[in-house]
Amino acid sequence: MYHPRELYPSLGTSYRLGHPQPGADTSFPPALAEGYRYPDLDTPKLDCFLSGIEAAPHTLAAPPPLPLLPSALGPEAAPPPPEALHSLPGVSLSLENQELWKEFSAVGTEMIITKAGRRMFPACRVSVTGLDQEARYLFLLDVVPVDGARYRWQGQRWEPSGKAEPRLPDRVYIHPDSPATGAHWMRQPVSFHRVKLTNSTLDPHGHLILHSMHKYQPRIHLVRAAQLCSQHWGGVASFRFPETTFISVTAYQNPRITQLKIAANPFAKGFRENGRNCTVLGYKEHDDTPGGPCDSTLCGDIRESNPEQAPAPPEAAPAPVPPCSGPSAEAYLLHPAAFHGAPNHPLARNPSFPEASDSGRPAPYSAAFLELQPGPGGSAYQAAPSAAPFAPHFIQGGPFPLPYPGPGGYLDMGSKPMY
DNA sequence: TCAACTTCCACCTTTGAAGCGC
DNA sequence: AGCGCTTCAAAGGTGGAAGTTG
Repeated sequence: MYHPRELYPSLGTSYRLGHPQPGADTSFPPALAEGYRYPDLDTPKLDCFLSGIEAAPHTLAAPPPLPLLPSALGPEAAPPPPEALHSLPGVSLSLENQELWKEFSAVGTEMIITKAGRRMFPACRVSVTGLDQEARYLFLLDVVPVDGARYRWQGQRWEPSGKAEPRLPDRVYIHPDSPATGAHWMRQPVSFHRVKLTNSTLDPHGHLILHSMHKYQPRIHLVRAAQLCSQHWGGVASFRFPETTFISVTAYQNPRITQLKIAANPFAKGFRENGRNCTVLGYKEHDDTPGGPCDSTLCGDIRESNPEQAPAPPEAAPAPVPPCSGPSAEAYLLHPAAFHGAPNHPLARNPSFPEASDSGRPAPYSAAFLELQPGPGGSAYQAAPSAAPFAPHFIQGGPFPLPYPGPGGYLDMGSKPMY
């Protein structure tokens, strides 16, 4: 897992990525904001694993000041425009299922977190424009605390009820299509529906770890790079959308949220009126249904049953949908050993399988971390000395932070939990 | 005592394999 | 043999209920 902060070395420490400026959120006492200041937040984590990386071809512009985050969940929060940290000129991101998010946000979005990991609903689904058709990009998602408070449901609303728990290890979800060309990403919306949230601090699956009863916000990062370990990073863009703020819970507190989830999530159909235990209907099922095992942006996100909500197809005829099987970043992350010739592993790296290049066909099958080399004994995976930004940190503390990172591909940033 | 958490459950969707007919 | 369709089982996602924990 990588904290996106570490993706932007040239920004130094001047940019407090993902966290409000002091005083930005007035919904909780200053004392809470103070308590939220994590000691490692201003430490340039990149230094520990970015040595040797070449400067990005684009000079990263000084980031603009971050807009203020909404002060609280609920209808009173006037959402500022999506903020973006930009060093990718012309690139813009829009939240595809914004209306659904707004419905939840108006009530106060809650996300269930479990030990085994629970998907987000609604999921983040975005469409991107302005990418270089031929260049390759990585799509990343992480979830960051919005403020320094712990929250409590008071029957009618969420209210701060103390300081936030110490920050947990930062993890980032890598979209399994990464890296892929700009044409691939722009062909249709990019969905992060397979992201899972957990409250297990020892989670072995690589899910994003959150504290219960805390307020979080997803962020989406776009990185121009040929590979996850590319030494040439051509810029980054970071986005977040105010309406995607949510409070993590182990059980729904607000019954209106329960109703919305049941109404909008097809997996909860069993709880609807005609199901075993549903009390409310009236919500139209949204086209935010989770997809199947295929994580590609090219399948699983847009339901044919509701084509009206699918974005208009680009003028150019879309390329044939690539198969979702076969080698992929996800496959690598699930079975890294297979890509490194570890013995007795069912998956062997296919020599006919091309590595990602910086041009040509989108490569949902490109294997990430190809620079990682089997370590002593063949069980550990270490980075080649020249390899790239991720690798050295990635292996910190063991063969892999996650022996078999979970579906979709997560990276463990290994930020110090404060215990 | 109680809020928060965990576990289990029934119900649902999705997917892919198997079977069948043309 | 190849193709398309249907059926079915398995996997996995869902919120609710009840039990557990601190």
